[in-house]
Amino acid sequence: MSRRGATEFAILGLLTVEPMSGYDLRKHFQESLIYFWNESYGQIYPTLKGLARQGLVASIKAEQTGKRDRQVYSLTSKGRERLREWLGLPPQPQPIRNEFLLKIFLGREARDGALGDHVRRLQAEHEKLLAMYLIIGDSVRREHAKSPNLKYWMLCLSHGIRMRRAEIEWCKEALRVVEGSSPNPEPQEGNVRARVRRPVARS
Amino acid sequence: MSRRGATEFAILGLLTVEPMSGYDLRKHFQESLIYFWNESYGQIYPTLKGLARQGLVASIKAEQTGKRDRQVYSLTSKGRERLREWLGLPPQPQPIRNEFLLKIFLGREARDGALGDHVRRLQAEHEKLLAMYLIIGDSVRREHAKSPNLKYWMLCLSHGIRMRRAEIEWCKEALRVVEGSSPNPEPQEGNVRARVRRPVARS
DNA sequence: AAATGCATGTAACGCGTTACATGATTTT
DNA sequence: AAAATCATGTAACGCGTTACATGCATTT
Repeated sequence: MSRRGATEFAILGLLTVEPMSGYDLRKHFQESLIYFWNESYGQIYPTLKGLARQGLVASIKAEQTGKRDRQVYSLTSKGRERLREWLGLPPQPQPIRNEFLLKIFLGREARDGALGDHVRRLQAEHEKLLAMYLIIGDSVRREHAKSPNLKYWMLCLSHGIRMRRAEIEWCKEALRVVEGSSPNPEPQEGNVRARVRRPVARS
Repeated sequence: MSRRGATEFAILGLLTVEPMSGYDLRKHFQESLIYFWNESYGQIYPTLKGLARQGLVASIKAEQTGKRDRQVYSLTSKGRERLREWLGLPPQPQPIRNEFLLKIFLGREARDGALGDHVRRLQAEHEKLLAMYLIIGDSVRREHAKSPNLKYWMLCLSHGIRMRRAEIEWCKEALRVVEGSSPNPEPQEGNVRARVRRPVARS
């Protein structure tokens, strides 16, 4: 068993929703899971073959009138069982690498204004995502109102929303700090300290 | 230029603080940057050689009485210039992969109680980290009170603190949802909706 | 005497992305 | 006629971790 074979479980997992082709899987990753997961074709197609060889998924050659044939895969009961086992294991913490924070950490070496630009760009990005999540939330709630998946999917969205909001608040703080009156001065007037020790939000 | 050669810049960056050996670099990553960056020996040593070959760092064979010789590397002005250029480029968004959220997303397939265990474990983890960051914050503020790096380093910590707090709040929400009275029921009584649409915190 | 820490490195492996190859069908 | 979309796949490459190899010095 490979130490981080999460790819195969991501695929098995998506196939619990409905039988799909590799192409469909890719779309689902890009359109729905992109906030916390993604897979490329280079991963998906070989992995599907491997899963089929192990009997965890079954492939059906779906012949379509006119169009090229699709290879549609569906989860087998063995596959579902395998997935269930994996879901019971404590999630592995993902390796953390944040290029943005690395640049902040080294901010002292940056040219004047560079950090501010980065922060503003990041904040705009997070605000765009936040707006998107809220809209997606509404449509998911409507379209899957009766789905037993709903509460879990909404939890994922809620996570995204909370993270975006926290990031936006941090961006505001960061802007105050990197564009503060002082170009590279003594520590701010209690600013940083207060920020760090008090509860984060209150809108 | 490689598309994500952030490793070399992480190393150049740490060498702005002071000249270091590969061994020292590793320790710094593990002890200070671990929240947002890490490198293994397998990356550090070869990269250092590469950087030296390009004239971006200079190696000094520090002969020590008794102990084995250390290869200490220091940043050259060319290296500092290269770093500065990189700091000016917009940070690349890191590929997002969150095994935890993947399991939540597929929660419907999980055995009863599994998700709750995961969430509680995660919350405890985040609470431990939060406490740690607060302590580290105090000591950094004291020990580097006059360093021009202080404000940038505190910003990184502040980011960590905000993320930990947001994660903890989300964990509380998640526990309510996954351990709600209903085993796999109709959507909760407005619970999820309210959560998602209101401001996140109020402690 | 054994274990731990300092210190430097290499080799093998796995995961994942990117780019490439192919080709049909549908839309503009 | 060209461009976009559907659809499946492979090959090359890069990044990063893990495990291994070595050896001295210090602590237990």
